[in-house]
Formats: sequence, C-alpha cells, structure tokens
Amino acid sequence: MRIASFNINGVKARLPRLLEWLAETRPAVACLQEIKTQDEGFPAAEFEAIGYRAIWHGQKGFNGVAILADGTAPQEVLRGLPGDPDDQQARYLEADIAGLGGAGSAIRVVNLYLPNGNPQPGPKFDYKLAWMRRLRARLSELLASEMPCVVVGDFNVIPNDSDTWSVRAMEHDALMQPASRDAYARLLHDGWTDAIATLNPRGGVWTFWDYQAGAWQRDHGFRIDHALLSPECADRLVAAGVDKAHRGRDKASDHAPVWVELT
DNA sequence: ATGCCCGCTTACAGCGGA
Repeated sequence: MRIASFNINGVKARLPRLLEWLAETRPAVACLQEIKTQDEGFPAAEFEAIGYRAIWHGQKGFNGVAILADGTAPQEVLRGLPGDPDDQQARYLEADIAGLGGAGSAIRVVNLYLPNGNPQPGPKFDYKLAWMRRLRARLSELLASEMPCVVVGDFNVIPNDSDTWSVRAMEHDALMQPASRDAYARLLHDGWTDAIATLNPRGGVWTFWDYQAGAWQRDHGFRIDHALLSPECADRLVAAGVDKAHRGRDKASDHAPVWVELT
C-alpha cells in the first residue's frame, strides 16, 4: 500500500501531469501541496473520474493542500494547524483513511506544506520556526494516541548536509539553517521515522530541482519533501522512494513525488 | 550580490517560491 506526496506547484497548471502520475503509480493516498487555488477552483471531478475522492484546503494564488484517496473519501480530522488562530495560510490537512490501518482500521494521514522561511533572518523565518513548534505539539499528540500515522509533505527543511548537492550554495538559505534543522531533528527524536533517510542513510536523494540555472540538467537538487512514520507504521515500512523521472517531463513541477510503501 | 524559471493574479508587472 503506497502513500505519496507531491508538491505540484499549481493544480490547474499541473492537472494533465498529475492525472498521468496517478494513473501510472496509483497510490492509495496522494497528498498534494501548493495547489495554488481557492476551494472552488479545485478540480475534484477530474480526480473522481479516475477513482480518487478528495478533500482540500485552498487559498487564492498561493499555498493550498489536498488529500486524495483511491476509492474512499478521506475523513477530515483537522483543517489548518492548531496553535495560532490568526494563521490564515492553507498549509495543513489531517484525515483518516479507512481500511489502511491494521485489521481494516483507519490510518491517520497528515499533509503539510511547511513555510519556506526565506529571507532569513526576518518575519518569514520567525513564522516558519513558530509553525514548526506548533507542528511538533500536534504531532506529539498523534504519537501519544498510538494510532498508525503517516506525516508527509513539503517540509522545506534540508535535514543533513548529505541532502543537498551543495552545502555552500544553500548555506544561508532558510531551508538548512541550524534552527530549521534542529526543529526537524526534534520531531525525529520524538519518535517519528524519516522513511527516505532510513532507507538511504548515505543521502544523495533529491526531491526538488530549481527551474532556474539548469538545476535539473545538472542534478543540482536537494531533499525537502519527507515522509515521517509513527512507530506502528515504521514497522510496516518496506520501501520508500522518489518518482524522479516525473521531474524531467514537459511542464513538470519543480518537485518530484515522494512515496512510502507499507505492508 | 542578483537573476536565471515558473505559476499566479480582477494581471499586461510584481510577487512568491526555494
């Protein structure tokens, strides 16, 4: 059973590529980030036509997340990350997916689009770090619940030096500041398993290649899209990967899809 | 040091992304 995450950089601009990817890889759950549309612009009928039911949290022009499930409707648990009533940005969706947990029970899926934080220092970086503190609080509740849980999305954090083509090029970027990395490391220390890192301990796996400066052609990428597993799900991990070839297609997103395969 | 490219917007230039 596959759970995938894909920062699509605009659901309207990406729809043909997205439908193609769903048909080719057929994940049980597909979490999308940066849908970049208001709720009423989300192409739910296009996904239903190929067997996916969806929930989504849109915003005009920027951000926006969606959860698609193959043949079943995601049961929404949370829309928006708790902890700041003034936060209006559409970056968090949490849902139960029936039938994917042990013995036919549900699995909890968190889909997030963590703030970029550039330029740093500054208010956008402060917002990122505050968002990560709120995320840790919510994910700690999920760990305490002991339910099977998968947290995927664009974390906008390069966890280790081996997760970027060039430490020097990214040195001053918000994605790999010590404070960003520390906040991510705290999640892992709490008990979450980074699926791709666990299966690729030497690093060198990228999920993003910039549109600019020929980054794709030069393989100048880094790893910022992650899949975190609760202990129950980590025991079921059999594979994890990146659909790298999709980054090379015409009209591609600047991110490639990432996925985990659980028994 | 900045822009490169791309998607979005009551757009035709500017912003955000990473």
